[in-house]
Amino acid sequence: MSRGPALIITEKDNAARRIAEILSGDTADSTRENGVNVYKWGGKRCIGLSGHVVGVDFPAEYNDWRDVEPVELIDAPIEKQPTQQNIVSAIRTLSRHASQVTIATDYDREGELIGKEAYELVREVNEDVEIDRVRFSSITDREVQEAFDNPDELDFDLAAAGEARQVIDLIWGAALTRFLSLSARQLGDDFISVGRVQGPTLKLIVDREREIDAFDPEDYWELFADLEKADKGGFEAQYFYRDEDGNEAERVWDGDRAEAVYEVLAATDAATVDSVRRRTRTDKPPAPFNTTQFIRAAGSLNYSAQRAMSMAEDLYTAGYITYPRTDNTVYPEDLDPRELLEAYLDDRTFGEDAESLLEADEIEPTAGDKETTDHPPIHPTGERPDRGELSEDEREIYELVVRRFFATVADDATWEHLKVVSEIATETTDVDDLRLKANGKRLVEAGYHEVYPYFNQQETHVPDVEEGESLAITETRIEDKQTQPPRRYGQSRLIETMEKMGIGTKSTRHHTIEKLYDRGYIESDPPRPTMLARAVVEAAEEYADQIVSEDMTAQLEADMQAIAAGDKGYDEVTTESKEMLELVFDELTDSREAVGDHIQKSLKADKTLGPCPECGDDLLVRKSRHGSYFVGCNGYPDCTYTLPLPSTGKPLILEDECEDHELHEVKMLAGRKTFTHGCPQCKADEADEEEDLVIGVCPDCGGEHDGELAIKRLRNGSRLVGCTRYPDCDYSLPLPRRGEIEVTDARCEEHDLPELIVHSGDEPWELGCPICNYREFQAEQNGSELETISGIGEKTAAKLKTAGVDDVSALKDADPDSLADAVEGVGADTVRNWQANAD
DNA sequence: GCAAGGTC
Repeated sequence: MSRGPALIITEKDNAARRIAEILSGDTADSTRENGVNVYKWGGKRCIGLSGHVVGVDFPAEYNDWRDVEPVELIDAPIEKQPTQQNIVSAIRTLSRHASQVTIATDYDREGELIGKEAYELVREVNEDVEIDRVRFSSITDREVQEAFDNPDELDFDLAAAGEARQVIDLIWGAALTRFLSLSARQLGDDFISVGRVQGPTLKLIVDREREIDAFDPEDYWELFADLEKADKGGFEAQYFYRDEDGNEAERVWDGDRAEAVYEVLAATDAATVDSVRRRTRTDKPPAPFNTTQFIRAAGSLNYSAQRAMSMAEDLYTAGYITYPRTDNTVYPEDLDPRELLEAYLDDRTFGEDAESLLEADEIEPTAGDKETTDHPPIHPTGERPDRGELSEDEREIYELVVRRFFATVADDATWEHLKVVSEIATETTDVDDLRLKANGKRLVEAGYHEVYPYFNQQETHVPDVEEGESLAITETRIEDKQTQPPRRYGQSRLIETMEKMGIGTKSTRHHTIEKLYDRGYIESDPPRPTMLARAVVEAAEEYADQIVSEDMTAQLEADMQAIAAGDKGYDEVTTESKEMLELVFDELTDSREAVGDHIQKSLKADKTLGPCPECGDDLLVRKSRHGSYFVGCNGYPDCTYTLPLPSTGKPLILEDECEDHELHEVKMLAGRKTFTHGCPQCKADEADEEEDLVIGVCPDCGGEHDGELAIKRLRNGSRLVGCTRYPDCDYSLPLPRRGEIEVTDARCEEHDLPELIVHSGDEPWELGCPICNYREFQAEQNGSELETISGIGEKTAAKLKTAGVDDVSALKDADPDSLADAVEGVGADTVRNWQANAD
């Protein structure tokens, strides 16, 4: 029996630190083992994992996609390998002589599996040590103490349920991904992926696009009148009628009928109030934030799901809000709302609101439908950031979380609704019934809106009128309208729908959407599917419907519950799943070529701009050997027609077409510096026509060869100051891409060049002498913030700047793949490394 | 170089 210290293992460092604080009464010391934080006090050590520290994969001999038939993966062995070597080593070192090991990972299924992974690591080096398991749903004194006072055992059935999921996801995902990629000859970076979660998510987007394509708009009309009662103000009322089902309807589908009603309406100058109905409605404050609702609220402040989560994670790590990945919408019992409100009493922003909320006799927080055991709903911790510590965006997100908590403990709001129906006498006309309605609403008690201003509080004014009163008609309108196609899913609607369908998890849904962007399946925001996405969904629907259906997750979920309950075994479930995949491959293998052709055609369609002016074949977006993009002809090498594209960003083909050249317009995606380039032929023509504007003597060759400096427009749309003797002299200075350049009479004495002014946006700005400007630019680059990151030097920082990444936060926000595409000689993994180093 | 799930 070992006499070493007892070891506690948590799911993440943050949890390890806080549990050590609680159990040690704040006396724990922080030390490092193998580069991993270990908290130490008395005879105890506490260490945090980083989620899964081992992962499942096929053995190395299955690595070559071309050497292994995808179908072979179904029965291939699967290995568990450490993925976080430093943490795995630290666990081994600490547990070798531990007298006791306690698994304290999150209280959910994946936490149980992560706990089992730790258990196995411990067992490898220590066969005898007692290993127990504690469970708590929030890291508070009471819960943690209670859990450690009553330790339990690891639930191996629950962990096995998680293992079944891992294996099924790996086999289906890898086998089908390889099959599609091989069939379309898309290997390397451009592989074609499918999986249990990305499949149905993509189908959701494609299905919506199909509805939009198939949508056939219908004409209808709506009729309005402005009514007025002397000294009570005017208001708008709308014509309505009873439809066949007896419901109120406003849309008139028959044009003749609309015209007939309108004629009567327009010829009338008074209406009589037929009924007045008043109703008060209670407007309950919202439930506490889970991840999905948080993303939705941040979305209405114009943050992408990814960005919102990344900021929430930072706020969590800094200690200002609770863990941002949660499904829970019920506050734990030991959250004392009064105490938490008091923490904001002396806050400049929140003090007044906290004070007024504390005035209530009783504070009863709202609760949502879902109560889980792993983490509390997202709420502020009471710990407050210093002024100026957060960026503007972070501040806005932090305020959202604080205010949401405030809202959940605030009073109901009350609205007063007023519905006025007026009638128009129609006895002498063909129209038998002509009534107008107006709905007014007024916020009587602001309630929670007082502290949570994010919901619409728009009031509609309808004056107090009485039945039988006569109202003047001051104006009438008939509006011809068309039914609209369904709207595309925005990112937060997509995440909500995924949650409803039961696919993905609180921690992965936003990543799944990012993945669809990375794989070239969707573009723009709200996301639109590419032709590739349609082809992949079509192929899957025909041969492997499971992988694009939400049913696969539903079935897996049921199986996992059966495993956890001990009703089914891990082997039974995985074997059944493998047999189903075998059946899929029976069908698929014969159709390899057809599937491949279809996908290849759609890949080409995604790159096609329009007809080549020289040979009529398709012009395509292509990538040069150096990684830059250009437009080339599909007929190459027979046809060598090309057009340049800007050097910044990754091209996206828009739906809009240039009328002169029948070419689609091009947008360049480059993070914040994204811009629309337009028709590449027009841009090239413009540059050819624009004459160089000479502004001075070339400092490189001016003395010798009479070289002159001129403002030039290149065929790819960019502008520069360059020598007129190019290519014999390649002296050049950069100019901004946007705006018109004005050459002033003022001259730089040092370089004898005119000062330039750039007109873009509202305010023109002085660029000054182009040489001085460039020198300043270089000086700035030398001290570039980016160069503080290990792995980034002066040259790389300059390259990153041209790709629109000009500071550390822009680098952190950048999508590694698109940035790698935009910057020559840089891979996505390098970008990820920089991002990791930036933290 | 495949998935999805943790976490950073």
